[in-house]
Amino acid sequence: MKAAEREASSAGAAEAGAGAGAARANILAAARAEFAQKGLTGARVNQIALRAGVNKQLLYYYFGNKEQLYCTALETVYAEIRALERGLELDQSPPEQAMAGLVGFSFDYLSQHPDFIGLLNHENAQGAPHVRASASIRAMNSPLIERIAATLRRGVRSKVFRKGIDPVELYISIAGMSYFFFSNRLTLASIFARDLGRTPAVQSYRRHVVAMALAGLRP
Amino acid sequence: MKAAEREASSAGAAEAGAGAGAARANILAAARAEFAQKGLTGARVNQIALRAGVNKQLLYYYFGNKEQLYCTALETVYAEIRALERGLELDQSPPEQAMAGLVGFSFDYLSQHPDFIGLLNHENAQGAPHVRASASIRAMNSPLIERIAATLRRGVRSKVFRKGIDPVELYISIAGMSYFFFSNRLTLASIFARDLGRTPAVQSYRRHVVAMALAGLRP
Amino acid sequence: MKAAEREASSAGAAEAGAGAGAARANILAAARAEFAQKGLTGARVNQIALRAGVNKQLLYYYFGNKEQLYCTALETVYAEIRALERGLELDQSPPEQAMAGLVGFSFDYLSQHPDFIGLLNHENAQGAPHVRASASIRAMNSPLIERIAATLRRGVRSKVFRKGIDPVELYISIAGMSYFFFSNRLTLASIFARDLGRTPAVQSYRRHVVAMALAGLRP
Amino acid sequence: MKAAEREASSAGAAEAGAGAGAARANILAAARAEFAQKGLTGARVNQIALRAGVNKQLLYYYFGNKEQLYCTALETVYAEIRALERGLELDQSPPEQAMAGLVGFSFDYLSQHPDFIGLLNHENAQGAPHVRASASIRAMNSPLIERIAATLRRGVRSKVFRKGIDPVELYISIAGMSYFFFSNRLTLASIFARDLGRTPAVQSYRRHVVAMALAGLRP
DNA sequence: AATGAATGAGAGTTCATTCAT
DNA sequence: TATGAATGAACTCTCATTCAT
Repeated sequence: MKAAEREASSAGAAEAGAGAGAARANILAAARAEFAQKGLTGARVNQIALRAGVNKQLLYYYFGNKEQLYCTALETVYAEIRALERGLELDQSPPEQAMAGLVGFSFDYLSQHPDFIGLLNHENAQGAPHVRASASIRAMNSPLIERIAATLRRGVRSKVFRKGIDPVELYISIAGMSYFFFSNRLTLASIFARDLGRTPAVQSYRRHVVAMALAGLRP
Repeated sequence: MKAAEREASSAGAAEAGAGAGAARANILAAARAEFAQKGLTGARVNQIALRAGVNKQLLYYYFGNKEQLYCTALETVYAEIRALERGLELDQSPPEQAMAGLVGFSFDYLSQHPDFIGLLNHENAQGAPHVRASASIRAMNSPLIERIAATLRRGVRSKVFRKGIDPVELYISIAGMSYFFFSNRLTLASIFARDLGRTPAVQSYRRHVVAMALAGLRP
Repeated sequence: MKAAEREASSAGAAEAGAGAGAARANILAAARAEFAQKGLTGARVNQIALRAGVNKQLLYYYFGNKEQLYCTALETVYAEIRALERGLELDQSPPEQAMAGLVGFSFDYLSQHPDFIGLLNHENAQGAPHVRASASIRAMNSPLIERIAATLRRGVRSKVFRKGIDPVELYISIAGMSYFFFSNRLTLASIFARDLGRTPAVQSYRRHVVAMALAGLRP
Repeated sequence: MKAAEREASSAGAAEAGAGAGAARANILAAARAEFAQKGLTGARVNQIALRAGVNKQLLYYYFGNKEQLYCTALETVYAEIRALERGLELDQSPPEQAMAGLVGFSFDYLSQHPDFIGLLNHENAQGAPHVRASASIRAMNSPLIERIAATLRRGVRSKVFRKGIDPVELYISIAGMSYFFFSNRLTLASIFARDLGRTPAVQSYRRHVVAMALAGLRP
């Protein structure tokens, strides 16, 4: 049984902690944190093993090598956000509320998942080679775009949104307002000499983002 | 004469491509490109020397070590954008046009300076330690915030902008829409299966960003 | 029951390819091939298990460790050639024919048993520590020397061979002409730009060797 | 300057010992000994550095990696024997003396250069991949074959040699008698319970080989 | 008789940096 | 101002072997 097979065979057993399959799950969790902080090359295999509380060589036993472990971690975080996105039901509320919900969800998710931001940051910084190479990530295409498009149509029909907005561009601009805040928080805080990490600052910016997005859609 | 002094003494001579001080300027330019692509730890001192066409040792002669070279590169790109920002004259035009100009400037600058994005991305990905440590970068605080605040006040007075908008938050949201597009372009393109690098796609998104920002400010 | 005992207890069952003891025989055959190609240190325990189609652990169960497995393989190939040598009946034919038969046998055996050459090559390359340490191999001393001596005496008596030839030296020179051809075939072929693997080339060299040996014995 | 260039540039400076280029020459000498004893995979980079009295990393500086160092060592020993072969002047003496000189030279060279045998043994044991890949070794084709052919023709003309002997086959059989003795000396000594390393044993076998070769050529 | 999980020791290689000139 | 030689520390990965069932 090769590393690749082992990886597949226990894909569903990632419940972590203790018991059968615990070691593998612990490694993956440790890898995620380490890679998010330091990127693929900056991360240390030793450190991951240490965090996971296992022997270093077990990483190789389960994941083959550092890069494959990185890819698995990357695919895992994408799978998680896609699963949550799938749960969003934008068509249950009026267009404006639906859109406010979407913006808030996006903001809150990034706020609560610094690992996701860290991984994406590093991945983009080096040209996104692994995301582009991963068939699995490409296959998990976001369900959001269609739903955003439908919501936009509903809003245009009821005259609360202006016409001609491209759903992908809208998604990027909405996500960008939140992503930039969290990903660049430390440089921004330093430059503006303002602590952007305290809860009030975060909540205030959240309101700003929602307000900008909704006002930006108006006719 | 120590490395630090040498660095200062030829600070003004970085514009050269040949002649006295050419080597130093070449190293700095090479470093900027290399660090932007691969970050502080991913960059290779050898590679920088190669790109600059000089002996590796010279790099230590001029900049002390890898990290100081990195800091110098970082400070250089910040100095450049601050210089341009200083040239922006928002108070010459009506509030809406001024704001449109600002959004466009921000978008265009990022579009034309991928090295700036690369450096910031890597820097933020690792927790922005160098930006935070650099007195020089902190000192070059952006003149923009005050001007944005003034423009907002003018707009509120003339009833074209709504009240209660924080200039720092506005700056972050505006910059974020552009930054995210360029910094995450490759993952986004892969996920949405849409080429975001072609000129029409960039121009279209530029219009979207300007429109969102202006509409977002309306009362 | 320790590994050593298990080894002894199933020593006679190595002929099987399936059924009881099949696993052990398969491992031994796989080991022989792997060690012949790569030597003791170059061989991979994993690879042997793979070739044998068994779990890696089984190999330790049956043979104790890699080195003992190697020794067993080495002793096996020696046992095989000794068994065949025992069958050679040099005293049935006239001295010259007997000697021609011996040279041909030696040549043909090496031609058909590349594994034997491979194992010996690696073993000698590292100083023959295992052959020297193996009581079993030393005990299986070749019956050939006595028979060569007898044949030489017969030939001298009948004046077809010259006097004063040492049987061990004769054996070494005869074996050497064949052994070198097969063991160094690839370097020789490369250097002389001549394919020494084709059947005609092998047959031609066989005739040459027999001719040289017989002529070399003449008075 | 890359490792490859450094290798070329100091190719002639292998005088070893101390002074400029000493380190490189020491490494090469140490590598030769280590590789001859243990082969490419069995050799330890650490051990080579230790034997050479230099820092381990200097190997990489000068030779790129372990395998390239191995190839250089291999090419060096081939260059040495080719240089000596070039000095052999077979056409100055009567055919039989010339041939005796050749056999003796071949025997003595192998006797005095165990490293050459060790390297060849290991190389052949793994399928001679490096000799076959080395353009440089293939280019240094032996001058011997032509001279052997000429000597054979002279001998046939003066009726001291029989007709129809192929010079390449003759070379292989002559070299084989000597090579096998030295390369397999330890297994042979063990099996025949006779010390083949003492000077008298070596000298005796030398006489045997010369006698066999000369007698073998007679009509 | 057979297996999956886990480990310790050590290998080759990379890399920033310093020495000496 | 510029360079070739040399080094120590660290890193990823491999491999034989053992544990537990």
